[in-house]
Amino acid sequence: MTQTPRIPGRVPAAPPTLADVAERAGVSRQTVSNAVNNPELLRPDTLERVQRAISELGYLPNRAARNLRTRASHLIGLRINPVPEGTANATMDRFVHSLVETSSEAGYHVLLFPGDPLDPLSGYDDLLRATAVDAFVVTDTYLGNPQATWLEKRRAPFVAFGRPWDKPDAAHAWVDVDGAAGCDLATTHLLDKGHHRIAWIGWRKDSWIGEDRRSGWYRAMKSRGLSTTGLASRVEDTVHSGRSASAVLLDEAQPSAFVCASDTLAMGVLQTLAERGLAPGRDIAVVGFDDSQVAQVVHPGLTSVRQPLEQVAVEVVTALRGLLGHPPSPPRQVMLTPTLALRGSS
Amino acid sequence: MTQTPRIPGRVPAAPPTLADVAERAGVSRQTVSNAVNNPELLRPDTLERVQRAISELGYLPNRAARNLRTRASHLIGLRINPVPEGTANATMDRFVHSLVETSSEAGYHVLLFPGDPLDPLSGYDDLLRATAVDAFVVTDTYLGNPQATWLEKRRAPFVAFGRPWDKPDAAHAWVDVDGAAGCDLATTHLLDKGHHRIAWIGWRKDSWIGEDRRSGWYRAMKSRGLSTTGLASRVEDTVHSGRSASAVLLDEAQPSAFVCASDTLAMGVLQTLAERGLAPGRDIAVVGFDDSQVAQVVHPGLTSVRQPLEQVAVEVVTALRGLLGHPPSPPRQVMLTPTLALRGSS
DNA sequence: TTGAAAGCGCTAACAG
DNA sequence: CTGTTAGCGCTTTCAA
Repeated sequence: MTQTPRIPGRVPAAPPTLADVAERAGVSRQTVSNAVNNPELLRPDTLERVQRAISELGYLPNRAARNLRTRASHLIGLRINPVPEGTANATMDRFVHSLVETSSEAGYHVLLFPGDPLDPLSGYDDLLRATAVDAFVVTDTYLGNPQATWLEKRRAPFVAFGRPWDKPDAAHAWVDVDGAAGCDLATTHLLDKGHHRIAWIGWRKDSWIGEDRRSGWYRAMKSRGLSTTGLASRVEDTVHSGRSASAVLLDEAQPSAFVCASDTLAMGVLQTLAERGLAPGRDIAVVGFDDSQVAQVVHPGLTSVRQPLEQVAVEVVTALRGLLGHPPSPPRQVMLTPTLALRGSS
Repeated sequence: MTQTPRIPGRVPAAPPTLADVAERAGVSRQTVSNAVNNPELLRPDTLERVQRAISELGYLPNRAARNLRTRASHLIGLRINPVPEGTANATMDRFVHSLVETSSEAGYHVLLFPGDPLDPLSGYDDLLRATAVDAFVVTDTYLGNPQATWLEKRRAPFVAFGRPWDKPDAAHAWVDVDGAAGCDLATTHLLDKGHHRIAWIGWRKDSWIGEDRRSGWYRAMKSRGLSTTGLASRVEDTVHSGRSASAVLLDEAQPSAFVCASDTLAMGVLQTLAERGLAPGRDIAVVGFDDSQVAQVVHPGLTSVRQPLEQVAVEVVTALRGLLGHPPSPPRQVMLTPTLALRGSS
């Protein structure tokens, strides 16, 4: 096959190859490859000549060819699941932004793939067998994580965002945010404001994350010797549930403040307050979890526990580099602490 | 190099190749390739034999090798930009979900890459020159779209989500949502409810999208012979701007309803109402734009214009398949109509 | 320090 | 209908 001639002033149909650069620089293809991957091997003047040819031609190594040869795609697979309508939660989307940003600095791109919500494993296998990605970032660990077990068995490199709830001593790499610490922070904040009867609205008992967050509220209350009896409620993660749970709690336990496992639930609390003519922050304090857009724009602002997702992304990428390095470093397990975004509701 | 033996019951370190399948099925490599890509060329019994070998081995063609050979990556590049804090807007994130879902049905994966917010072109060039993606989906067309012009010049296949505002007769493929129709819908809804003085809070005049949406409000008002004098305001897209703009309008023009260019602005209106003890939906009606999570969970629910992003994704992928087809079909230009999500605020 | 040869896994073109 | 041959663009030995 003859090479398409490069007509000056016209964008070539096919991008330049190593051979094009080599010809222009008057060296062999391997020398160009070295100039790109091991520049220190070249004599300064040769390097200079090759680099000029590279930039004149606008050469960039063909990804497919490089991938084939190096058996690496520099792609990180991330499965994204549908976001339920009617909730405030957008943690994953925020995380995706951070991950794309951070991994790009490490030379990786993020490949998104959809998964069947009913099958936590779906999607991974094909990508793995086709060697389409170098590693995965696993996020949906809310119900144990079969993915981790499965990927480990397949010897596929991966980092989980979310600790292995079902087996705390699992050896794989993970990064998580300490939800208990976050709720402790939120509760302590309210205690310091003078509240004594602080109610908890969380998720159902089968949610590890929910129980973890709840434990933060519980321990903060206990550390001040306060009773929690009758002050806790476990419901579905919907605005409606938050609304009715808070109504019941208000009637039966007279709390002066609420800590919620999510902003979605907290929005339900705000609804109850609105219905009863109570002012959030003045009459009753409310704290949510996730620092969603909703928390940021609702009146008068919803105080909320904020996960340091940018930091999570950094740790995830660091762990990934470790796993993918030569030699691979041992799996990192990192726990980060959230902060509290203070707003009008407290 | 010797092939790693496949020990039964143990996951092989390297995925099986075409050669492995061929050996097992007792055919040549090419026949296996045909079985995968042109099954109709094989005799039924051979096909059966090959397919059994494929599934026994769990074979899937190596992506890099296939990409190299076919000069296609089956990857679609999508640049994602940072989401400003403190706004309600998450249209792009919702779109990403739909795009991933839809393009996967068409055999494509979505590759995310970050861009320098100050340079609308950054990120595209490298991916293109490295032939890392087959096509782009361009989204941030809010200020004209230099990307489109640039990509066209490079002969890079792409579909824009967002019409070419700066040159309406541009020939490239695009899909957009009719913002004017959306605001017309919203305004007409309010008119039908008996409102006559309907105010507009939109973006500054240099936003094409903003002016388009505004025109929908304007034409709906005019179609009923109503005056719009003093009823419109153009501000920044922040909650605070929406709050102050609505306060001024309320004082000076006594509207009974607001149509806003975004949910962010609408949240500002809700704040003003809350401050003045006015009930949204009962005293003053409010309609936002984008049907954000905020609109869904805020009390008493914010009526909002909803972009059919799932449909946008379908059209985008259809356009993409057209561009990438053999032969390529002419660029599609599709305009979709939004709907109105009715809630308590109206 | 530079160049020649080999081959990653696949598919397009052709021969049998 | 099946097999043989060649080569996509790159990097990795190894020799000069």
